[in-house]
Amino acid sequence: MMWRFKHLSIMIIDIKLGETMKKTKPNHKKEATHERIVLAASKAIRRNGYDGVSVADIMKEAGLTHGGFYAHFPSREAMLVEAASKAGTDVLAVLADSVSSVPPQESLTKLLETYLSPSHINSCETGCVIGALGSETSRQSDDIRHVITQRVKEMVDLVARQTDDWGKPEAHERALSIVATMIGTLTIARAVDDPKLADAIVKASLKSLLENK
Amino acid sequence: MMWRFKHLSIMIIDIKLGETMKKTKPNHKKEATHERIVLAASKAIRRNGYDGVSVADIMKEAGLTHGGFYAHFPSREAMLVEAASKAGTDVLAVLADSVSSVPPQESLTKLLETYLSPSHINSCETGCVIGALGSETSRQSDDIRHVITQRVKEMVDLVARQTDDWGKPEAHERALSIVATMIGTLTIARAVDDPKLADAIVKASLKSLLENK
DNA sequence: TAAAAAATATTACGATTATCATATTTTATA
DNA sequence: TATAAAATATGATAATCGTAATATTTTTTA
Repeated sequence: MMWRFKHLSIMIIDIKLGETMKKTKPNHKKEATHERIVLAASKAIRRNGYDGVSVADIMKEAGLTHGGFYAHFPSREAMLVEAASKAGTDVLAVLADSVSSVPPQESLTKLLETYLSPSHINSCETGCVIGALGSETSRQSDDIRHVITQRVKEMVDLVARQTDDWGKPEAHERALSIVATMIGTLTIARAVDDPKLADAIVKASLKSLLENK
Repeated sequence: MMWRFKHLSIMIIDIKLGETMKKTKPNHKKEATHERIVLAASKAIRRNGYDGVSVADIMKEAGLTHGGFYAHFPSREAMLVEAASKAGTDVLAVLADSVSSVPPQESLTKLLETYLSPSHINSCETGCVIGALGSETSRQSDDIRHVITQRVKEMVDLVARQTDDWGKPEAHERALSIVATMIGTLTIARAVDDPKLADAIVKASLKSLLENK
């Protein structure tokens, strides 16, 4: 019994080493395809919601047919987790990039104006994943909620770093409420059918956020 | 032109009176059933999303079988509009009621604490419809977006009425950003899987909202 | 209580979807 | 270039869902 377990264990190690080594040379195409699918999915879920896209839709958007999907992911659900995670990462990169182009004392203003710009409000599929999927996330799997939670924390940190008293506990607390206002404003501005109301909410939130330091 | 408008006005009154009178005698049961279905749907969509409930689910929740549905609504979509509208109305009534029980100078605090209470955060299906369905609403039909827009406006008015300078334009502007923060905070608090983070966001938003008058 | 009308239930259809087995094509190795 | 292996495509299955036609039950009227 013992011996058979040991033997099995050695076999598994062999297989794993074999796979790891192979990755350096070939497998190149499969990885690229995998990422293409995740990218397509990260846009699709922000445009249509977690429930609003079929496996076939996403594969078509990635230029593939639906059947090959399960060579890349164990399930639709596993792909959604990767897509949500990537969507969050990409948006944080855009925001971090925008603040890096201005002097430190203007960086919070720049960040808020970028986030609440008409361009961001109107481009759901490449925008903030929490703004696009916020209310749906509470009903998703533990895995999805977990990756979204990570991105929320990263976003709060990014905002805190742009405040005057960065490092103090107040900065973090302040950043939490700023992020809440940013996401709420984006969500409402997209939801309502009255452009004047949408505009008024954006302007009011921007003013309030910039007034209170 | 004038006359035709007056005439039209009278006709509408007539029709309304006729309907109102009929209500007292027959049609009683059907209307009650209709409302029971709408109530079930208003809870179901807040719990599972616009796309997360089938006609059969809702009918079962209302104690009926799915086939009779089309005797009450021309389509699933038409029912969603009624459900979203009712959900918004009901929540506004709860909030208006909560502020009516305290003296005017405490009413904004009371409203915010009610909205951001653990009890509201944990009871999605009876809570704020925009908090529950905010990000999904931008992808819904014009009719749904329109009723949600009405409710947003009503909520902004309700908040504005609790501020010190109610009546001045600043009050309305201030109310817009308060509502954005309220909804963003609720959305994030429900989405994340880390109770400490959820709690920290709620506390930070409450503090910020109450500090700035 | 019998007939008419209204409300609800049963059953079915066509469309969509996640998943998977198998076939074909493309790429890598010898 | 021929063969092995990897990547992708084709086609099928079972489940779910909105809708609707028809049947049954309940309520109202005479």
